[in-house]
Amino acid sequence: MATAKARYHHGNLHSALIEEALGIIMETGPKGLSIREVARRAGVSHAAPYRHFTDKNDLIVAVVERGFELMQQTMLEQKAAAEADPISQFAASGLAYVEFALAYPTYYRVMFSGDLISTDGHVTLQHTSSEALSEMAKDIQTAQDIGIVREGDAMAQAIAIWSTMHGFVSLMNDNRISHLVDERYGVEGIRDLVLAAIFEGIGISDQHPAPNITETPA
Amino acid sequence: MATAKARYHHGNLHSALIEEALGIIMETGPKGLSIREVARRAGVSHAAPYRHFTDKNDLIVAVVERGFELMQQTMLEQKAAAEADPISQFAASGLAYVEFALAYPTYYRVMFSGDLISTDGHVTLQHTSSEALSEMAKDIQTAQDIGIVREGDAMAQAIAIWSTMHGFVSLMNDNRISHLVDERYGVEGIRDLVLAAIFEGIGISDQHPAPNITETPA
DNA sequence: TGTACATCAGTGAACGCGCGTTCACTGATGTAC
DNA sequence: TGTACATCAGTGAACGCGCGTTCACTGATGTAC
Repeated sequence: MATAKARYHHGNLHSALIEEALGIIMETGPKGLSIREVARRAGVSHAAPYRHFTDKNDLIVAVVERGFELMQQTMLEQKAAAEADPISQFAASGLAYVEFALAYPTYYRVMFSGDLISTDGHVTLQHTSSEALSEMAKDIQTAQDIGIVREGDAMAQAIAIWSTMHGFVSLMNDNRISHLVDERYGVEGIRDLVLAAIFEGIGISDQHPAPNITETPA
Repeated sequence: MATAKARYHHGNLHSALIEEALGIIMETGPKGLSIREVARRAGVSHAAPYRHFTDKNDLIVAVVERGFELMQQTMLEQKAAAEADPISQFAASGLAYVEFALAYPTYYRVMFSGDLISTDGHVTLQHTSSEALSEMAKDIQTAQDIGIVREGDAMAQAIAIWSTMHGFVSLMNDNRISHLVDERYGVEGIRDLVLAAIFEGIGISDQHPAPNITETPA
């Protein structure tokens, strides 16, 4: 019985490489990511990855795509677990987004900052972002139609909300406001204040009780 | 008469190196930044920088500090040029911030993402961010006191506003929403929508006419 | 004003490093007959 | 069921590269006398 490592053919090297790359990013940060290190971790020669990815950039794009899948999945899960009203669902999605970004700081950074990826790889990813944004604008539009969100350009509101969430987690992950966490608010405290500000911004608090955003999902 | 290049002693190599590093970041991006390339551009041997900076990280910290100085300077200039009321001044500052970030995307990224800098270098920079944020919270508090901004935790409002600005420019610079610029809004259009959303968020639009934020500074 | 000397900014050769990528190869797998 | 063969995943040596950093040095500068 040959061990998995001893086998000449790995069996599932493609996804194993993505997985290892992900691990490197989360442990060492983006700088530590190299084809050779990925191969090393996968227990394979450093030329082997070239059977599955045309070059380094190709691998990174795969890793990032994987990241968006994971993120979208947890957002959908939390949305499904929330109460049925649109506001609660919206809050659940947003909370899941923020939680993901705070839980995997370096991964989130790689996904969003173009640092590692060449411009060519961006096309698919731009598409992903763009779709998520349209989705959000659609939800906002619906909420406006039934009168629970302030009237206005729904896409503009979506951009502002996304900006706030993205900015908040970026500043947190880059240690720009993390000192306030210890000194004044907790992580959940500061997070909820920002989410509350978002709701304030689209006028929900004027007519509705604030949604229960302090209930952290498991 | 010896040319500047031919002189054995450069005269002002310290700041010249910072300047060249800045140029590299803006042209080539952070990846292209190396001690050797900086020295090359300054017309000096690649060992010379070590007379002025202990190592690469030390140089980068200097570049980033320089960036914050430049940014703060333009913000203060625009603030001084604005009308005397607090709202206009606030808008002018915010606009200058956004303009700076959009004008120097890679520079802004280096300043804010910890990519290039080791954790040790962060201390001063954390301090800089922290001070700017307190300043902003103080302004907001003042505005609350005279009743032109919605009541609430001023620091929390400051964090939310900063998050929105930072998130917006980051998403713009990383091409996450730039497609909307062409398709739907212009750069100024989308920028002003976000700034308007910020004002909406702190309740200014309820009682005041929106400040004239569309007037781009020279 | 002139000279000896300390100081220190800049030189250039050298070090070791890890990287991305290529290439001729070898070993395993599966399929046609 | 057995065999020949095509396919292709993985190997390991080799390439050239630019990098950060060190080190003994050299040339310019300024200052004490």
